[in-house]
Amino acid sequence: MGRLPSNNVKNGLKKGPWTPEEDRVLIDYIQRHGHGSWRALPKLAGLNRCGKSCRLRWTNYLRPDIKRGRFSEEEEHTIINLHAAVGNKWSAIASHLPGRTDNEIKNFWNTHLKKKLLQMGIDPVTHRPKTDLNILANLPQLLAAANFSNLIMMSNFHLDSALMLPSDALAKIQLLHNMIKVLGTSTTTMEAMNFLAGPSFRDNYHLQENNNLPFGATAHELTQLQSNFVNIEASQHQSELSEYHHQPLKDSNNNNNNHQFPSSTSSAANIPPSNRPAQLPALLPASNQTKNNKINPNDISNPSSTSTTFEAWGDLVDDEARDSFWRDIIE
DNA sequence: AAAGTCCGCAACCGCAAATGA
DNA sequence: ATCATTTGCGGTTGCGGACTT
Repeated sequence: MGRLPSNNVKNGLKKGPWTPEEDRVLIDYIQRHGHGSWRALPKLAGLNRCGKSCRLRWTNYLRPDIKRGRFSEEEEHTIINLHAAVGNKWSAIASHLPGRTDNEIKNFWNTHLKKKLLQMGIDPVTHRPKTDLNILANLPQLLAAANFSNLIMMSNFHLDSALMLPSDALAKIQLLHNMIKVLGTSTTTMEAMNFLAGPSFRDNYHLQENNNLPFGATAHELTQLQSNFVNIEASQHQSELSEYHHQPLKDSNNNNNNHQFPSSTSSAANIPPSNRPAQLPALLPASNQTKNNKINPNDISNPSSTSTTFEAWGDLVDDEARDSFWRDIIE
């Protein structure tokens, strides 16, 4: 199984890595004559390869419209959403990413995205939160942390940038949030706020003004978060009402949503809110997880912050109806 | 510096679907 | 309608470079 050693020759046909010369011959031939029958091509072009090998080399590597280089965040989001909707249909996914091949997407999924989702506590197969029973041992502390992460989520901050979170703490909170969802713990935002405002949380962490919280936040920041929360929630409420009445939100940045589906974007506005795809979360590139920058807690204008990592993922995994949206796009 | 390990990617294989005779 | 051939797809593997010990 798999690729045979380079320069292997079977039935007189060469296998293994292509040489620049072979590439040149293949490109020349296709540019002149088109590929026609792949089976006949190698003989006509003078290549000692099977047709299948030529087709693969052309479609995955030599085609002039192939986009090389790293996947953008938009592309990542698209892949994840489409994968959630259709599974390992790499060619279907590739058809929505111009210049990307199914093979490239498959590789990218297997080497990057799968791991990324796992790190976030999301099952890459089902796209649902994974449960890790080991974590239940520390449930009390975790619940406290959950309240804290909930607060941040509801406060429209990017978790990774709102506070100086060490990457492992962030990963734990992410996992925790997913777990809370699975367990069905219904901690409302206000409950979280009350919890944070109450003595138990602060006592629990021996919190003094300006002492660091376990997550790197200070009591002062916490207080700020609390005071901002009411305004934020009020503005959210207003946004929801606005959306309910199908009025475009004033925030022009809302258009800056990172998904591009030529066939569907034009009609997206006509899709009822409940059937729209979840706004995609930032996937917290590892390089960003340890970033030392804090954002201004008063700044809620950042469009991407309208849906935080967990909230968006939660929406994404909770609402199966949304899968149909992506499926529709593909089909 | 050398050896061992890890990781990403190109390319292979087998099977299924599509197409043509 | 059936069979043979071709094409396309998804899963898997080996190579080689990067990284670690």
